[in-house]
Amino acid sequence: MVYTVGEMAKIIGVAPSTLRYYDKEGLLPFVERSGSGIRIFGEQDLNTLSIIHCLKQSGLSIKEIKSFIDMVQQGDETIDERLELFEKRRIILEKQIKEMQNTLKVLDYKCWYYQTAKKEGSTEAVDKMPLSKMPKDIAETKKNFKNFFN
Amino acid sequence: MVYTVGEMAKIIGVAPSTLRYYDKEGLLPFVERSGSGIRIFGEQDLNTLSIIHCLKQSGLSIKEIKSFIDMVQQGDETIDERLELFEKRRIILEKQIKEMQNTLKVLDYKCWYYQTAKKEGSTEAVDKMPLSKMPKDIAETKKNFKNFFN
DNA sequence: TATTGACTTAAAGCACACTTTAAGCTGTAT
DNA sequence: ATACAGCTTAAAGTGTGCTTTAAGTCAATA
Repeated sequence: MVYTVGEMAKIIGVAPSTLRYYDKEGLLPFVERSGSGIRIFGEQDLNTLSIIHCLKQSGLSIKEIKSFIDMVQQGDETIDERLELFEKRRIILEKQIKEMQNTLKVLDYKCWYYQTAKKEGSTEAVDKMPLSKMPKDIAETKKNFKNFFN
Repeated sequence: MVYTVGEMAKIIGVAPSTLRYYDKEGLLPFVERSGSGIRIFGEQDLNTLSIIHCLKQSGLSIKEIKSFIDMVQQGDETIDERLELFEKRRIILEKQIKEMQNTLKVLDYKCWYYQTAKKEGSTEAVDKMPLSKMPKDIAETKKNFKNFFN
């Protein structure tokens, strides 16, 4: 099964212009062309594109992804460099996940706050509520993030 | 304890120009001014700034944060709207965290891949390795993401 | 064969989140 | 009093990641 740029774009849920842009930036050296110059994506390109997605997801810029692809094409002499790249990324991503989990706790608090404000009819009522009357984990979050807008 | 823009910027780890930009965009209506027009940040502004950080972290744009701050200033009539905002964000953030955890697994795989390639001296050796010789969770990831660059 | 919709490119445009610049003011230290 | 670091503003500039435009080509259908 082969696909044109528009078909592939639809499959992976991006705009065709995005794939053309990636190609222009050197991210798709594996994409073949028909005699008349039309891009031809194969089945296995789906996997490759999902790795590109993954690298983007993990915080790499287009340029960094390009340099990774260049390294792959240079072969085994770049193994150390690639290892270093991924180890650094892993650490960064782990930190980001932890930060987002913290953020999620704050959002949980906010949701509870406004649900309660809705029931009570005002934010003031919630502001006056003693910690002892709040759910345990909500009270925990509030202790860390107090005094902000609402 | 009060701080100037430069001091506060240093404390929270951003450039002073960033705080001025936020102020210009209406994100800091709480910041006071000295008689001569110099911004004066108070101790409690630290909390407020950390919530702004949190909202950014959770994916809100500057404009969305601004509109939230406007809602807060409008008072209790916007409780429902604010609740809806946070509930939507919560769902989006949860999905993002899950996606990042998946990405982390792929990075774990990548790290293992290049550590092994380094030991073996080539990526080829790793590519030829049967799933049965890989750590269990690595093999699991490989099954989902196969055939990509390396 | 003509039309139509999707393909091609280079180049310009856009949105976002800052950052930098320029010109001027403030406040402390010597 | 003067120097100087840090504050102020409006406005212009930057980098990233696309998207849009314009002008043209390709390929399948009526």
